[in-house]
Amino acid sequence: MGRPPCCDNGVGVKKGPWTPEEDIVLVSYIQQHGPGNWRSVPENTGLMRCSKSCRLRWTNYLRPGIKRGNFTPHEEGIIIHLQALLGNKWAAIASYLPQRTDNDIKNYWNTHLKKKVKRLQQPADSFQTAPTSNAVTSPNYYSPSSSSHHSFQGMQPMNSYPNTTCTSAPSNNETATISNLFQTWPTATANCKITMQDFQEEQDAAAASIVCKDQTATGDVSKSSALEMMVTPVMGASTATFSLLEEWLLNDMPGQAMDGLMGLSAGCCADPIMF
DNA sequence: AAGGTTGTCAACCGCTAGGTG
DNA sequence: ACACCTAGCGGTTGACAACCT
Repeated sequence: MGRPPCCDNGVGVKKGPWTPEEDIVLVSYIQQHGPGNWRSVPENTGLMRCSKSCRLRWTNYLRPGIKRGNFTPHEEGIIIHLQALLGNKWAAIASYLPQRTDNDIKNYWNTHLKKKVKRLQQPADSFQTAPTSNAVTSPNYYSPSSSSHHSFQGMQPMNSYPNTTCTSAPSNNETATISNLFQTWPTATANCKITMQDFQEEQDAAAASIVCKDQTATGDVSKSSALEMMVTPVMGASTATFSLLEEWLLNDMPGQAMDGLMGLSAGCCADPIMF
């Protein structure tokens, strides 16, 4: 037998919007015990919520350091660019915007950016026959260089950010109360998920070998393929691989950075441990 | 002013990988 | 080795607000 069943399908489990009281109970508990072991949260707090709901509420709303409200052009640029590179890997994208949650980014993409990108691509599509499945390869792809080049300055993965702080003003008394509860909270970063690393780890050696095969077969590598190479899973390699990604994103001359990537990818095929 | 439409976003649902007993 | 659970992810839904007619 495995573990005892969780509360997820239990009777009397409350659903729907969280009340300020529930938020305070949850925050108080996590402040004392730290995030994690979500199963014990409803049991120990008396919250009539399932553990999953508690975790979600924490990660998407109550976690310290979360920035709410309008996205800056800087953040928009990062999201658009990374979405084109990574696809709908919201957690991976969120790792580059430590103050934003994956849910927030996903919502913002679906409600704002998707249309925005579509609009920007539309005029070109009318006379372009190139496939649009990989927007990066399209010369008409929304480019940070044309709208907000330096919006990418300073972009780096979350785990290299300094401690995050809550920059948004409390929207109401509840938020202020919860913020006060966290005045002694050590660091926000320590409690964030290192999802980019997770994403890297997801890409196993098989994926890398497929990409390398593609490369040798076609002699050409798209940016998305290059990204797959970059995310070859070698623990401790994330710094090197994503420094290149960042350089690539930061530069308006992808070809130059790509040269470096090509070199690395060749190395990765020959000996993945190299990077 | 009232009703309808559209936009926003918090929360839920379903699935998967990895962990545990 | 197996069955089951947890944590995490991406997609979807539904309530509410803002806007339009």
